[in-house]
Amino acid sequence: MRIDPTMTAGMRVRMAPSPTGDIHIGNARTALMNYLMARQSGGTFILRVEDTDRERSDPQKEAGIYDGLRWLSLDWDEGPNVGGPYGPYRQSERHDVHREAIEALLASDAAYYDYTTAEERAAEREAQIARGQTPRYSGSGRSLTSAQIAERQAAGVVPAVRFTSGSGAVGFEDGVFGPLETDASEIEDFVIARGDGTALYNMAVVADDRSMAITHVVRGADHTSNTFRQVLLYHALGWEPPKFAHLPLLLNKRRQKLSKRDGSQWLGEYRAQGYLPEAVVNFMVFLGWSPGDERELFSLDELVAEFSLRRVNRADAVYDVQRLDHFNGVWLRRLDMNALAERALPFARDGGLSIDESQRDYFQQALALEQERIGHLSDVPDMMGFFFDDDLDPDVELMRFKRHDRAETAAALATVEGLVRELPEFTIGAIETMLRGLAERLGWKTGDLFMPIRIAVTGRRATPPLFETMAVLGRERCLVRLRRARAKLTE
RNA sequence: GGGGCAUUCGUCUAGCGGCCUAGGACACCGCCCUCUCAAGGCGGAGAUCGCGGGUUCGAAUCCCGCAUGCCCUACCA
Repeated sequence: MRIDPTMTAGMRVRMAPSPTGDIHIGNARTALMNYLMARQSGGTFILRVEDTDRERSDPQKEAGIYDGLRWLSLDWDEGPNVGGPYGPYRQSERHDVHREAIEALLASDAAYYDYTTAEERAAEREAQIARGQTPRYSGSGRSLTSAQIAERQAAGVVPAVRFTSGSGAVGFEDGVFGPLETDASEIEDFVIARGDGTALYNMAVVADDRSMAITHVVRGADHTSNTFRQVLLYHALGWEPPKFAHLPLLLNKRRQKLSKRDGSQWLGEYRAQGYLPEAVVNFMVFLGWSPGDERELFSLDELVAEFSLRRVNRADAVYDVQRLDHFNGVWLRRLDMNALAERALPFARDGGLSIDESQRDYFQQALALEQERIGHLSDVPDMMGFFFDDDLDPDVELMRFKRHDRAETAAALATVEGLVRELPEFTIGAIETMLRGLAERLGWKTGDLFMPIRIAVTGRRATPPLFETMAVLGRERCLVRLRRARAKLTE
């Protein structure tokens, strides 16, 4: 039976990232789906920082995780920074919980101290390979005599603790993949505690999920094999395992697990590149899930209502940035002007546009013209620069002079300048009437007249519609720019 | 090597025995709209449903084998 979220009120789910300073897109997608399940069941979304690998962990870096989650609006109910009844929420602070489980396993003989040395294990491994066998820990540490053990203790060997995996069917019902099973004899006796007494991943996760009363473990499919080990641990401890569900992995275009070489994959980078969290959420959820009909646009709230593990795909998904770009464009166009301005302003300023409060309204009018053209918020400074550049120095060669030469063009611009100066009302409609009228009097195709004006006034060939753009720029800016362009043409 | 899982247009996916001469979306191409660029509309191309066997009146859908890919196989997580 698959997990049916609607039937399981109050589920406790968790996201358990390593504190790497930022969230990987794959983890973000896992977090999203956990969040959706918690919210739709009226349950609890827990954040537990898995920092037991001291080499790679840095408590300072937790902030990056919080930032990323907050950016996506994935608020958590319990975690290192907000506390909760099942703390602590940092794995490194849960040593006692881990230790208790390890001792229980040792006491019941389900686990044993392994006094073999790394050299011995390496030698055993090589011997197996030499014999053409598959290298695998044989459990040799289990059969050491007490004399041998005493000798090693004297020699200063610190033992790890290994779990006796035994044999027999081990399995679980996966919320996405259905029933999964293997034989415990396929699993070697794995280490659950280091020589220094600290727990390793599989042990820590089991002890933590249990003690935090996690009801549903939803994580990446790279953990399905680990789940067998964990189920073994639950059984040996006499605990009922939680429900498990594994999500298909995210692959790059070469069908490999996403890595640093594949470009942006950290949430912070998406944010910096001007992606909207709404778009990232919408994109991520479709990596593995679909509603079953042809709808494609979903907000977080809509997903809370619609998402179901039952509709999650089993095949790994190849990440395609073009699709993300598409969603970004759609969500950018859906934003109302105030919201868009709020999001775009920081990018505009970071990109060098000096926009003070008095220009806020002007910025918003200009932005309205650009809205349907923005692909990423980071494009804003470049595409809107001409609105704020009072020393705009257009490259008149962009005018190209296909049908009318430089002199003719200069003359036309002079006429435009005069008309602009005398126009009673500098409005879109008035500008259009004026310019279309001029094109007709001149006998020019509208495009042939409008493009030089566009270049003069904006410095670029691709802009929002000319009349609107001129109206927003205002009469004075247009006059100055028209004059400057004409001067450049005649110099 | 062993174990686990997967395999529908380039990509994300719909499909859960007949509605499929396989649907949608992105990307691509063309046309329309048009002052440029977009957006939008319309249309096109693109999948013998990994391959081979079965089961069945009928299979993308069920079964078996093979191939390929991915994950696990650390005193990493």
